[in-house]
Amino acid sequence: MSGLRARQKADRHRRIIEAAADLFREAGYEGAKIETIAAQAEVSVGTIYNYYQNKGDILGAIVSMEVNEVLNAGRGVVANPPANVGDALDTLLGIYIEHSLHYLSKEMWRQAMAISTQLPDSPFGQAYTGLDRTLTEQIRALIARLQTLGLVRRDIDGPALGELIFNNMNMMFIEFVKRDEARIAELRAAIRRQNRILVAAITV
Amino acid sequence: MSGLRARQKADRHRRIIEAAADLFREAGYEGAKIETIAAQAEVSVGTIYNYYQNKGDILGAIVSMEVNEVLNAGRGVVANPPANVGDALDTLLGIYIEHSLHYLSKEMWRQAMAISTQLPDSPFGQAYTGLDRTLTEQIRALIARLQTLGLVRRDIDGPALGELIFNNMNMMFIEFVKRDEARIAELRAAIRRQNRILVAAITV
DNA sequence: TTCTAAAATTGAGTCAATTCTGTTTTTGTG
DNA sequence: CACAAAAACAGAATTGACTCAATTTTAGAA
Repeated sequence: MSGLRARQKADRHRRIIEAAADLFREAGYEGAKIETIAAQAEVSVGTIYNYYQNKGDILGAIVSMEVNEVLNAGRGVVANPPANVGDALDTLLGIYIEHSLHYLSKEMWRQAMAISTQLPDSPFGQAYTGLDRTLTEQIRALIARLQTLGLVRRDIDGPALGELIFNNMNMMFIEFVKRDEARIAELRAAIRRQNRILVAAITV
Repeated sequence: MSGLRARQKADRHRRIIEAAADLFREAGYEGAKIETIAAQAEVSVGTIYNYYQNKGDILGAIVSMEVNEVLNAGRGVVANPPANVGDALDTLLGIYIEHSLHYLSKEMWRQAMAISTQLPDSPFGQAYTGLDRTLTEQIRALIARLQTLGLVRRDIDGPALGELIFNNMNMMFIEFVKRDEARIAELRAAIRRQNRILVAAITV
């Protein structure tokens, strides 16, 4: 069962993703035609739809790789957070934000976010929701860690706080990708300013 | 200049919006074909595109009416807030949330939100961003009012706090419309729980 | 009233995502 | 080594949003 067929399958998946990633970068998501992706990946249009339910799912596969890298990078911070609540939050969220435009352009993010709300039940829609939840969990883990370290008050509702912080960052990030001229430094500064209110409230 | 031509124009606008609203409700946004909207509004396809740049803008017009009603309803709360910070916030955000599904189905919200991130520079994209900003301003106005009334500490960064509260509510609302089975009561309860952290920090 | 320029309308045509159906390739069995 | 069933592929056909050139309607001047 896992002979030629499986190998060809994996290879075609890879070729499609590579072709799509290249074209999304060059021509933008809308500008990249399925026909062109198919040609570049040396498969037919029909085959692409055999591998992915729709164009959005191809982008979804790329976004998922990016977010998983970010999650990985975040683990280090949770394990060893700066000894100051404000800095700890800023460091973790900073990793998310600084990483975000490595492989994905703002236009790709806009499309990905749009698709995830438009089709929440498509494979990518569900995956994206899952990634958001995992990011939220990572922030919650950081808070729990800071509580253990005695830097954050024990009586704080950690899960609710984590979700609040994630939701705010995510919304700020959405506005950020919506404006091409918005800068990462400004985004981080705005989020720091908002979190300052929370930090003051939760620090021991 | 404001004779027959202007009257016909207004009338056609109305007919298009009514036809679209009916069909969006019946068949969903994707299910409603421009051709069908045109037929029901008794205009041609071309005419629709003379009035709206794209399908999303039609939905946008409907969403804008809804949000403007919500903003109106919110004015009363800002002018006369409950004498308790938690209740004041809950009342204002409650109005937003309870109103939200009056005219728009969750599917319509999903589409509207998706379009506003996908095409932030389209007429509707810009309008939607403007509406979000206005809602944020209203929350900020409430906070300022509560500060004036001596219920919220003066040294709190009101604008940042208002944005934080709005962003969190908005993100929670997005997740809410993404899940058809999600209930309004649960949404409100979750937001209250999150805001409790803030309320504790800002109350005099 | 008649005429002309500007504004608006029309619907057939274009374009790109997605679907569908017939064909080819792979697999496992006798 | 055949061969039948299952899986995957190909690309033509379909679909629906959006465009555009030709036609019709309105406004306002003579």
